[in-house]
Amino acid sequence: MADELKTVSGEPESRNFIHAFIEEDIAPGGRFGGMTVHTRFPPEPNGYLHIGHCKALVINFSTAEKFDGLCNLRMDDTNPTKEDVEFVDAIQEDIHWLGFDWGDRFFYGSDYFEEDYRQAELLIKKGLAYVCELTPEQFKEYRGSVGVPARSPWRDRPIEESLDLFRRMRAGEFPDGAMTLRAKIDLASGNFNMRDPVFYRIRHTSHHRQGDKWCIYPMYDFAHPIQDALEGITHSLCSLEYENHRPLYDWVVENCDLPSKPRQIEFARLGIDHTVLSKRKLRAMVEGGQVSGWDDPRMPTLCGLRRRGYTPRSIRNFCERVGVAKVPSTVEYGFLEHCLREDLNLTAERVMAVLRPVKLIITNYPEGKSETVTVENNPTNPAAGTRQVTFSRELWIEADDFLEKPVPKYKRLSPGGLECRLKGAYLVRCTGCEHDADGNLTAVLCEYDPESKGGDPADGRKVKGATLHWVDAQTALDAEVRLYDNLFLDASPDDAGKDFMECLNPDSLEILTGCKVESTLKDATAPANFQFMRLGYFCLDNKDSYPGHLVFNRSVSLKDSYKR
RNA sequence: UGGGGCGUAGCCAAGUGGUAAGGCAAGGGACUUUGACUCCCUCAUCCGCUGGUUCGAGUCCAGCCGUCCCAGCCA
Repeated sequence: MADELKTVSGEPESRNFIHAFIEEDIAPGGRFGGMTVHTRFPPEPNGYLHIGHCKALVINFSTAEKFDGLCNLRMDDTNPTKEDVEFVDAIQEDIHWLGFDWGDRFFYGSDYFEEDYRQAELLIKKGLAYVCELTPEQFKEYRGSVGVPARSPWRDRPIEESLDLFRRMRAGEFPDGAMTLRAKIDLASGNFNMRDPVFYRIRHTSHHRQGDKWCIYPMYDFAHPIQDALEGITHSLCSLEYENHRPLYDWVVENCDLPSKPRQIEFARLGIDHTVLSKRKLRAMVEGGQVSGWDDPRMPTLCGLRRRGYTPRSIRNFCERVGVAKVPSTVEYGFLEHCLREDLNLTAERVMAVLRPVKLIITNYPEGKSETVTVENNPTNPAAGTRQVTFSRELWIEADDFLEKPVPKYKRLSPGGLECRLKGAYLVRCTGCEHDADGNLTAVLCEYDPESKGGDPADGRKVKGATLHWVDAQTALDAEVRLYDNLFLDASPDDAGKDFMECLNPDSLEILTGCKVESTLKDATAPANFQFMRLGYFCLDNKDSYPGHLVFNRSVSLKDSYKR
């Protein structure tokens, strides 16, 4: 996998600050001297993975790989009220799609509940945890503030009493919210996470995996370090918002009876401009019907991007190239697009398509005649082979490729203008055009050079005009093309307090009918239905198979540098 | 006003005391059977600010400024 993960651009692989820490740790005499590096990716199964999660995914998997270590996949399912099996399956599918594999190291945080419970009793016995009977409201009130320490009247209750109550909590004797198990740490800490954090809460809720076996559930701060330690994780790589939790993570590692002492290292999470990367908000759009589902092609979810035409490789490259640092960053959306183009340019097979068709009539081409021409599937990769495309007197070309009154430097068709090449076919010169009664353009007229089949003139003259793509009017497939764009126009990655629904981009889905596509398009059935990204690439909209990508010649590309 | 981070170009990002890598974007040019791709060139006298240490500071020290995270029985 290492080679696959190399960037297409061949950028030198950069060493980041996490690598530096790890090298230090595994060096002889280091914290994990001589040990195998072991990381983990711990999604909570309460939604689909999006491009933001990818960074953590790539960091954990590729870091392990870099050090010839291992990376586990673990469902962090300690909160039964939010999680569902639907997400467990989807997450695994998406990770596999990206090309990562966890081997046989797939775990559930909930599988450690029994061990979590044992550790909790141990803490109680050590006098390091107690059962607190503050109600949620009181808890908040007693929380303290910046200069005021928190307090709990139950803090000094006898160990035996806490132990008894905790056992009865497990036995289901108390209702939700009646009491919690709290660690006894420091009620006056400036770090609120250390003000006697809750380790267990009562939830009489069925767990997606454990069923009704439990009615008390461990909190993340308690469960996570234990999970890491039990799995032999050496480096628990997570995002910056957990930095404030590290002292607590270390406290648990230090005070529980664990086989190892994993180290947590934090990095900045990924932000992309004009993109909402919040599971909560994406879920709200799915549930609110603003999108067709988690895999709506306008969504920044992995399955959405997949339908949008993104390749696994492009996404992985993106994540690796944005780098790993502690600076909260917002990457430009254009960078993601660049990574996609880079990959597709090398791998996607081209096909010609016309989104806004206008008829081109070759007046000196015999009526009724038809022939085939050969076109390469991918100019950057001869191995992709060629295809046969039919050619006849009437073709469809892009409306943009003709201007009755050309502007300076216009290189395409215009009456009396430059000689142009129909890709793979013939050279043509525009001789005029036809209009209907209302003055609307109905057809562009041209004459071809019969001695230029394949696109090269017999006399070797230089072709000054552009090379145009086209489809044969007789054999063209009608297509409905869906232009998908980013769902958010003005959304920032951190738009808390802003109504993100206001940011929905009304132009993010445009449906073009009457488009024309080559009949040689693989797997196409007429009328074909396409997804099209504003990058010049499109793919068949087939939810079942997500087929390969096709790039057609001269696109409605963001990079189109032609200016009027 | 408590605690914890972070400040290098429009956006990412290397740099760990010796005179500012690389990528994206942008501009210019060459090439081209996609105005794509590719290829060249340009793009920080300067590293949040101010002092200090030093022969020498983006790198060390002090102060200041800015910004992000934290008071869920969420993760």
